[in-house]
Amino acid sequence: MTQRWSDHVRDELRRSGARTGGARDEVVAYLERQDCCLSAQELFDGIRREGKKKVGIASVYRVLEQLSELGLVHRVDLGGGVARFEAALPGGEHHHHLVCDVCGRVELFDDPSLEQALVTVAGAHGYALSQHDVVLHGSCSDCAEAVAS
Amino acid sequence: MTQRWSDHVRDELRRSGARTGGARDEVVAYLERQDCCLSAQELFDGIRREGKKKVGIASVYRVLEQLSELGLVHRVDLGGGVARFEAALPGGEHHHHLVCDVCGRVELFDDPSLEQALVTVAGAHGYALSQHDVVLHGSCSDCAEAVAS
DNA sequence: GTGAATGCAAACTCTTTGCATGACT
DNA sequence: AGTCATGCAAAGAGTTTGCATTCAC
Repeated sequence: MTQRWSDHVRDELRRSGARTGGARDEVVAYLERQDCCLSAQELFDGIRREGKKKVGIASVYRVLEQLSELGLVHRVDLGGGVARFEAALPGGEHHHHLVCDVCGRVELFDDPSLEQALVTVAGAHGYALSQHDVVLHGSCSDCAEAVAS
Repeated sequence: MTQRWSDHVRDELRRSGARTGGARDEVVAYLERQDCCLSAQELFDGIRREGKKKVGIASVYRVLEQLSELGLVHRVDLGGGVARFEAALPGGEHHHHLVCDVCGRVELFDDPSLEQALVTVAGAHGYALSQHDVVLHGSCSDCAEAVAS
């Protein structure tokens, strides 16, 4: 069963008793088109540029917080003091981030043995895991070569 | 060979051409006494309370940034928009964090199979790993029971 | 004596909140 | 109609920067 994330979001919002609104629709629509996490500012700029409706940055933050509380978006922190957000798929599929500290490039990855290790660790401590963030920092192959020269 | 972290810091700073200074000594001394990461504010308050010398919060941030650049402290982000810092031991020993989102409790863990998985992933992407952050969020055993009731 | 290190306060950035207006049910 | 959602602007919180002073070398 493949349900679009935005449909899932709409359903969950309705279930939570929220009304639909222009700003929220814009945020959800924009977020759905991304492959990777965006900052609130990037989201705001993107919507200003491409969106049909003008939204305020406060609404972007409000929507993101609301979706985050409902587990519909994930807050990701790649360092640099800016929160980033990405769609949280209903099936729980997710990925983690590999950041090149030299050029700033971000790659995604996903690794079953890593997930397994995390679940085991949480269990050993008696924690019920709700979310986990894994961020690897280093230099990507291109930048590592540049440094070596 | 067991070298105290503060001695290692002193040596590295000297090697980098830095002078010694009161504020930096206070920050290093206070940081060495902690088992887990602290925010700049906590560090500042702690030094104001227990330190021998009065330091400004700007110096705390400046020292932390300098130590961070030299790889002597790690910046850790547990969410909540506050950067936290902890001593980076010379041997590379480190731990990760398990945060209870209900009561705020933070536990430390360290798991070889997790580390192994991370190294493998980084290698597969051609990255030279310099640091990695793993933060697990969930509810601890006490809070999970409370929620179940 | 020279220049780095420091403390204070002001500036900045990211995020949240107050409030009047507008939109959904 | 009633209430929630929104936009704007102002407020907050955390962090950084400017600058005169102090301190290490």
